[in-house]
Order: sequence, then structure tokens, then C-alpha cells
Amino acid sequence: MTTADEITPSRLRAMPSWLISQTAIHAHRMLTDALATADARGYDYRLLAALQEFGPTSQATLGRRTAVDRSDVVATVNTLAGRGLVRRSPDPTDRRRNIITIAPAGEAHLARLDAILADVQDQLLAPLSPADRRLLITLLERVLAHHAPN
Amino acid sequence: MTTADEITPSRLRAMPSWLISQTAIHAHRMLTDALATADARGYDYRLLAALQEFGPTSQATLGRRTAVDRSDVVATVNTLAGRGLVRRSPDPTDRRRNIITIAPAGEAHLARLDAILADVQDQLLAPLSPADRRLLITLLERVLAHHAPN
DNA sequence: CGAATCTCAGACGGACTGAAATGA
DNA sequence: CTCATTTCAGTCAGTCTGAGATTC
Repeated sequence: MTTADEITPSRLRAMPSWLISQTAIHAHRMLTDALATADARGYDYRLLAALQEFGPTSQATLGRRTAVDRSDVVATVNTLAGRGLVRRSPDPTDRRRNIITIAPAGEAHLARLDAILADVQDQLLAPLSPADRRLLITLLERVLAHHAPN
Repeated sequence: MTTADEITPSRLRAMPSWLISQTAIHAHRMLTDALATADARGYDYRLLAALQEFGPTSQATLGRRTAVDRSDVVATVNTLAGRGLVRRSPDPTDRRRNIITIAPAGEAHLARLDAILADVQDQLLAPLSPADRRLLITLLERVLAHHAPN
């Protein structure tokens, strides 16, 4: 009250994991809100992007590529298929699998989401120059490569 | 299977919000696991750090400073007080408030958590040189300052 | 046989809201 | 009266585990 309540402890401020987590919270909020304006969720975008880039894929592979849990892939594909954005068909060569294919309406939807998300990235990195943005991306890629063998 | 399942779509790979979120997930896991070895949670550390840096504080202020929800502050202070790490006492000048004070045992606990978390930061940023670590921190601070008026 | 896939049901912690009680 | 604080109750979305049925 007399002193400012909102000062973050210096121990936290100085901690890289704190900075990363707080930034991720803001990014997630911006991304979720922006996607909501197009009736989409984060999972929708991830699955559609993977399907367009790699072509028809089984649900299990889809989940591995996008870091979406197998249960959530099921639920997301259900809603996407219900809206005509993807098709689900049995794999003739392996009857355990469903092959998911992106539909034309899904590609159009994905294009709209791409534009929305490009905007979010721009807002998120607004205070950084183009060179600093590249720098941040490179540093994060190096950290991530060390922890996630991709 | 013939092709690698774990390739992340390039659209995601190139997205700063994706890099930040994935890095935050790894950091959160490392931090949670490391704190668990000392019977602690993330909230415990945040509250103890704020109490030691700023001295005795009301619960509401504590929550504002550490970005912990008021409800979660109540629950966390309950467990910390139960373990003798903090004391809860009424504020004589404002009887709505509880003043939370860190106890000697709490300071000792905090010191142990500090060592654990320093280790986590080091593992997290392992692939970066000291100069690159400073760079990453500065860039994140600038992004964060723009979105969180602190 | 062991291993992978799809699916459902539910657990689980984190973030949050509403409302009541108290008192400035 | 309005506002802040503490507390409890409960919601809510996101993440993940277990188990079962099926197929390789």
C-alpha cells in the first residue's frame, strides 16, 4: 500500500525459468484469445499444421509431432472432423490406425489461423528489433534442442 | 515409422510463442521435480522468497508480488505455517489482515531451495555460454517489461 | 507372445471466480 | 456506503494415466 505491492522479488526476477514461464503465460493468453476469435484452439492449429506439412497421418504420429497427448488428439480430431476440416478414414494396411487427412475447408481455416498467429508473434516481440528477435529465437532453439532431442 | 514421427512442423518450430512455451514446459518440469526432492512446491519458494526480501507482509500483498492467486496464497500459507516455516499473526493496525513472517526454519528451507533452483537454472541454460545466458535474460526481460507493467 | 493404436473415463494440479464475513 | 482482506467453495481448461479392445 504505502510501498508498491507489485514488486517481484529479485530472486525471481533474476531467474531464467521465471522469465521464461512468465513470458509463456503472456504468450499463451494472447494466442488463446486470438484463436478464439476464429473459433479455434491451440490444438486445432497444431494438428492442422502437421497435417498440411506432412500429409495424411495416423493419430498417434500426429500427437507425437505436435506434443499433443493421445487422448487430446482423439477429442480434437472429433471436433475437427465434425466441422469438416479433416477426414478420418481407416488405414487399409494397418487396421489399428485411423488416417487423418486435411480437407480443403481445413486448409482455408489453417490459412486464416496463420495470419492470426503471425499477428500474435508480432505483438509478443513488439519491443525487440528484427535482429533481436532472430537472436532470441536462436537462443531458445539452442536451449530447446538440448532438452528435446528433435 | 519409416519416416520419423517426432519431427515438429516447421510452422510451429518457427513460432516464437511455440519456442517459449516448449521451453517453459521443460523448465517447469525440471523445477517441479527438483523442488519435490526437498518436499517443496513452486508456490512455497515464491512466498518464502518474497517474505525474506521484503519482510513481514499481508497475504494479499504476498499474492500480488509473486503472481499467486489469493486462494492459493491461503492454501500455501496453511501448509507453510503447519510446518513451522512461517508464522501467521494478526495485524494490530488493520485487523482484516494477517501478517506473515518467515521463521528461522523457513530461512533455512529457503536457502536449501535456492541451491536447488540455482542448479536447475544451470541445467536449463547448459548449452549457452555465460554471455549468451545474459543475452537471453535481457531479451526476455525486455519482452516481459512490455507486457507486464512492473 | 510383446508392442502399438485408438478410445473412454477419470485423476490431477494450476489458475481462477463468487460469495460471505470482517473491518478500514 | 464503498472498498480491501481473508477464507471457503467450486469451476474450468489443460495435461496426463489407466484400462480395455483391437491389431500387428
